[in-house]
Amino acid sequence: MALAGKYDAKSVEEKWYNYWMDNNYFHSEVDDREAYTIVIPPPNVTGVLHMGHMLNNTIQDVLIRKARLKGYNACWVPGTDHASIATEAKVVAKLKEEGINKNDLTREEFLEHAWDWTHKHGGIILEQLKKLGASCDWERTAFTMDDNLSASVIKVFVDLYKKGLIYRGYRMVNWDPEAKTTLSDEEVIYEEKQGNLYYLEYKIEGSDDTLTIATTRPETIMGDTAICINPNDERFTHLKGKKAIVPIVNRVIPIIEDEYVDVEFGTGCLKVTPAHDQNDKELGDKHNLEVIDIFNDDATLNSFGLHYEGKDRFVVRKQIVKELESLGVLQKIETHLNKVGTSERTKAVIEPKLSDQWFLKMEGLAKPALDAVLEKDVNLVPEKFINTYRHWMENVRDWNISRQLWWGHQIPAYFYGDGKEDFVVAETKEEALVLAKEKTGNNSLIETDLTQDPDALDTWFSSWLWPMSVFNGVLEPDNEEINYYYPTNDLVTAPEILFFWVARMIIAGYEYRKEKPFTNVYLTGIVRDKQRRKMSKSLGNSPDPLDLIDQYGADGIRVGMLLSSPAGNDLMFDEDLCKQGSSFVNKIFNASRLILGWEVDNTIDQPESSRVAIDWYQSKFQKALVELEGNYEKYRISDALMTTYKLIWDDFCSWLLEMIKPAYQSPIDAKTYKEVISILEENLKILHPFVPFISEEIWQQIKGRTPEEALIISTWPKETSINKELIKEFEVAADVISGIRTIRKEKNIAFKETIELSVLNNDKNNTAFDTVISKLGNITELTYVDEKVEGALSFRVKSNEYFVPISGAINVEDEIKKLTEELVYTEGFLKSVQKKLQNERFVNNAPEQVIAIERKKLADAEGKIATIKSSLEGLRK
RNA sequence: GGGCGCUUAGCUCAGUUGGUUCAGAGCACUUGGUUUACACCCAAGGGGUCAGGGGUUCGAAUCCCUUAGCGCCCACCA
Repeated sequence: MALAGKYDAKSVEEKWYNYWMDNNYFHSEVDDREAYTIVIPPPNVTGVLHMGHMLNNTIQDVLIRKARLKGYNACWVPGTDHASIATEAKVVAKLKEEGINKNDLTREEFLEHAWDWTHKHGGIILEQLKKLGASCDWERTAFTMDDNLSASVIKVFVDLYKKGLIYRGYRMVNWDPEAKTTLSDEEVIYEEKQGNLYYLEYKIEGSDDTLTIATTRPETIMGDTAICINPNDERFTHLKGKKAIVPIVNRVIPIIEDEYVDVEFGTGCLKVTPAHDQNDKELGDKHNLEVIDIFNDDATLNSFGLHYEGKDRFVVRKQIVKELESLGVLQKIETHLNKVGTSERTKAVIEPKLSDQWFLKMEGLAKPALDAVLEKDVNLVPEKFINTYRHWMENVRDWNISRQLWWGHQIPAYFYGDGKEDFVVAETKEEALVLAKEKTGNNSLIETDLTQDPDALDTWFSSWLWPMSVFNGVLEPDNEEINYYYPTNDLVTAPEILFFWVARMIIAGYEYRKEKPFTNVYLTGIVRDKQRRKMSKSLGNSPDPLDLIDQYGADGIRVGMLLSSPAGNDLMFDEDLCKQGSSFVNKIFNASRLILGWEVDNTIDQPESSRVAIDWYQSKFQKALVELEGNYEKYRISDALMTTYKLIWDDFCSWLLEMIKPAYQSPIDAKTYKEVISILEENLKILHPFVPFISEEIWQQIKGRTPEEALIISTWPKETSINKELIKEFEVAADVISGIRTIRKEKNIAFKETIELSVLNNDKNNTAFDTVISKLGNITELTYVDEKVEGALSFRVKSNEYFVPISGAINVEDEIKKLTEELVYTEGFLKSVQKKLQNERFVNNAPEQVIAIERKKLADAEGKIATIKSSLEGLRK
């Protein structure tokens, strides 16, 4: 059957995706086969597809399709993440547009809006993934706030609390004054910013002395509770035991001594504000200092800010500098580069803040997760991330898991009083009541006496359970599915969330299943534009993936993304690569169109050239297959694609098809046809993971197939023997054909014009491809001769010499010039080989093999020089 | 400040234990081609002191030292 003239990616892709869905090929059930499982890194439920997802999911789909063809029970679990802070921020913003303030809503009302939003925008991203060809088991689509997954989170929280690993702590946390919530360290981005260093004069109590401190945050003097000097700093010996007076507030504060103070920096005097700086907090704890928090939750000043009360911290900074100046205590201002932490989500400048939060003790939990990676039980690809991972795990700090948000899993802690310890932790309110009665001995407590902690859990506290919870492995640890699919095989994700997510999944895996969650972690790079800028919505440098699919087809984009994405390296995205991808698809289509358009004639025999060509290609295919396997094993997906790309484009299209192609409008013999169809089918199998749509399309065009015979569920090519000799011989033949083409080009001999070729065969080998040479060189007669052919153009391949007699005079001068150049080069080469072989130390030290090679080079070069010289003599006669 | 990594053709990158195939691939480029599958094509070409310097070795892109540039992670001296 002949194919239509133009490949229409859009309709083909839609057709086959529907077909695959209708036939349920993506769905996996527990069976006797070995499982191959991937859980998707769940995108934000209300997110839209960006280039990072495209890369990520293309790789996952390649792996899962390959596994499916390899006969595994392939299961790719899709789903979405509730993304607590990101989603809540979006909902708050949307409500604001409608004139609704979150603070005016009850928790229940707000959550209703959030769920509305989720239902409206949720899952869009999953629909987009379908366009890319993602073969996820959609029946298993999970959401981190599904009942089972939520229950898993609560169960784990209660369990960890019972184990004593979760505790409540009054700690310095990263406070986002915009979202009014705490952030984990990982959600804070530090950026270098040009700031100022203000030198302020403090009076010494009971004297006219002053001391000068340097600070970047003059507004925090309201919270100063000490001045700290280094006890070894002789400049300040006279201040020991004295007290200082804070300007404006006129509070008397002690001068303490601690070696923490850097003598070199600023003035060597440090003001201590325990409420607003981590280091100051530590100093405060050590020296028993008072803690004065001067900020409200939105980072405006509270009553400790005196006349600045209610004003924003940055406004106050400007104003207080003026006031200090007018008081004459501002000595000078220096510019100073320092790093400012900002919220990943809201971009607000983070305020260190002391507050009551829930923490998870990490040290003990991290140990098995660290060992798993170090012992390669879990493989990070590329390995360079092992160091990063180890460094983090060895210095892991307790995880602040509470967030002052509503969207998410509410912390299952119930307060029955105002005391710090007046709470119990339980999965339900009923259980909590029982516990509370036990704890207090007060049997008259009723449910309404209990107030659940309003905070929600950090998003990652649910996603760290993902590989288990999607198979319900937390609630029912011994269910059939979790036992079958877990541990999963490969995880494909971005290195940015190695700690947020990957490390924590490994931790959870060992804690709850005594087993890793996955064997391999493939870390992709960041997708950047040509100028190496990260692709982001805010920069507007990210193309819309769906537009790209429209333009180049999903197959084309997949190839484009994979062409340049070695693991762990950033991907410099360039639309030209997608163009290359769609060209490749077009090439596959046209080659298939050629084959399927041939008319078959049972009565003609297979030409020798076709026989040898097919033999050769089969070996070439096998060689590529072995290479491919190696590439996949090392997760070198780009290389795997390139191996396939070159095999199909160069070997299959440019060589094989040209070699077996019948003359125009002539039929092809049945044997060759049958063999080339079979070859095409094998090609489609290895192409399928990269270009699933076009490959299925051609596969189905070859002949009618039942649903059981679809390409997507066929079997990966079997490995057979490789005829290396044949491959080598072909390389020589290809050189000969090249030589002929060069002569044709130089002498302007059109391909249609036949020529003769005489061969002076010195080693009597390499004759297998003579018929091929004749065909591709359009040679009427290929003859072997015993001596040079006079008056013919010549070229050399290995030690053989080839002659093409041409009508008309040969330009003797040109020939001499060409031969002379070749001679000079070869003699130079010979000399270098001789030199090497004359070097005794080389001959004595190098392995025999290496020396043998050099000897062979020497002999070849000498032979070649001889033929060139005799040719030159002939020409000069 | 501490740690890790990178620097190979115009671009994006391979180069496994030093020695066949080591200076490669794809794209881009140049030149030719209305050869009837494909101009999203075919064919033939050009192009790199392997960041600089030094060393080890018979032999270095590959090992060691050093300089410069870049990137990432961690800690955050007010």
